[in-house]
Amino acid sequence: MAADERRSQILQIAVQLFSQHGFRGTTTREIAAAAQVSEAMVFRHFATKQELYSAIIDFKACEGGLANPCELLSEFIAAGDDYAVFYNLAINALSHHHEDKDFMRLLLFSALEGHELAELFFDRYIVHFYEFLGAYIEQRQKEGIFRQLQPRLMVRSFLGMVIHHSLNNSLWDKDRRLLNVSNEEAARQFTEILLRGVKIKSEKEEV
Amino acid sequence: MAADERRSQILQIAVQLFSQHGFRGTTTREIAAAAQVSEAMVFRHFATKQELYSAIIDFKACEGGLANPCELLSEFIAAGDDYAVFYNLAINALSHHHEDKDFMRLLLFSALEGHELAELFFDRYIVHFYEFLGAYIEQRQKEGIFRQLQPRLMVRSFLGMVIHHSLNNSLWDKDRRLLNVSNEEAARQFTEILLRGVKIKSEKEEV
DNA sequence: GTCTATACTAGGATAGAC
DNA sequence: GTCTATCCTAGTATAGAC
Repeated sequence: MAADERRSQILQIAVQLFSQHGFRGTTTREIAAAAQVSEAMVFRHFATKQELYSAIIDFKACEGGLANPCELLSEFIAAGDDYAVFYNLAINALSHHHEDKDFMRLLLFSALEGHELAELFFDRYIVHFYEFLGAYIEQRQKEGIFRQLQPRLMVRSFLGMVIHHSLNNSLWDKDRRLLNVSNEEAARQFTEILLRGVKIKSEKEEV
Repeated sequence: MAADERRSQILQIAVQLFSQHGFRGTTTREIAAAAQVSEAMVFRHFATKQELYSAIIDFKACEGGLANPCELLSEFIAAGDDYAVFYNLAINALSHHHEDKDFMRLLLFSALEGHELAELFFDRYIVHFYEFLGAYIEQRQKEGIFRQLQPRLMVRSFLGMVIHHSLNNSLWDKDRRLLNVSNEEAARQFTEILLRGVKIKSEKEEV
């Protein structure tokens, strides 16, 4: 197998294992076995276990994609369609998390274990997104559509509903028994609650 | 030192370390060192590392308390004061999490690592609480106060705002820089958004 | 590129003296 | 109740042959 090919194969295996067991909980032996190569091979491509872990950052957070939600939303923002903005944000996050549970686990482990992946993600995505959506909310406040609550706290409220729901879903299998709803239903309800909660005019006629 | 005393001393140290580094990430050597005893002492009180970890369940989830929020809330529920119900739930959770970050980390690690602590917590607290608050919401729906959304999804929405906020606060130091609000302010805003979002009558006059 | 063999440290656990 | 010394396996990492 070509070097590049092998490298990325090992990387992908590593993503899975690290996301299952964390950094400390994953051994280079396991990684090698899962990739069906010798440990020596692993260390040929990545000098240390730590370096392998760091390589995941580039793989997952950069190339592998993590589509920027801002782009998705700007269309609806331009149209001034608040419902579409939040609904699509929610549905997008929920389905993305659902398809790629690995990444959420990886990120959580990395935040708990204090690795740089978490820091990087925070700086590069979270901060940026709060600024982006916060600016939109401020705009809507100036236009007299949204009430005068703290914009970033609104962002947090909404992301809280969405992400906490995803998190529960992926951390506990049982969660679907406690709360069996489709992503669409959840996204709809989260959006309704938020918009009714923050809009000045109640819009019973629209809903 | 008496056996019981030493046992609980080791236990407390262990809670701290496990919450910092997880099960795999914490060594019995470290625990012994932190407790200023030999490793042999640790294994005298707890046959295996796993047993020590399990003992934490009883210590934290049972004796150590984790006050049942249902009791706190029933007073406000009886009074029919929706605002007080949700505000106090939020402020209580936020301050509790703030004081005992260890437990949240412990729980998260344990959910990620698949230990029984997480299962137990889910069965004993989460399910129970969803039933409790869900029943209250259904009651308010029958009384014509709350709109007909799925009760448990309302519980999730609110807990999502609160817990996600706590989580961000304890996972990232930087989070306070992104969103610098007091617990009171956060609790107030979360409650306002939820209640405006789910109540049938808008209550601009009350707020 | 890939393996086998191996070095060496860390980590869980125990024996036995005091 | 507590320690020191020790066992043994698991884990990271490397050397060197093919």
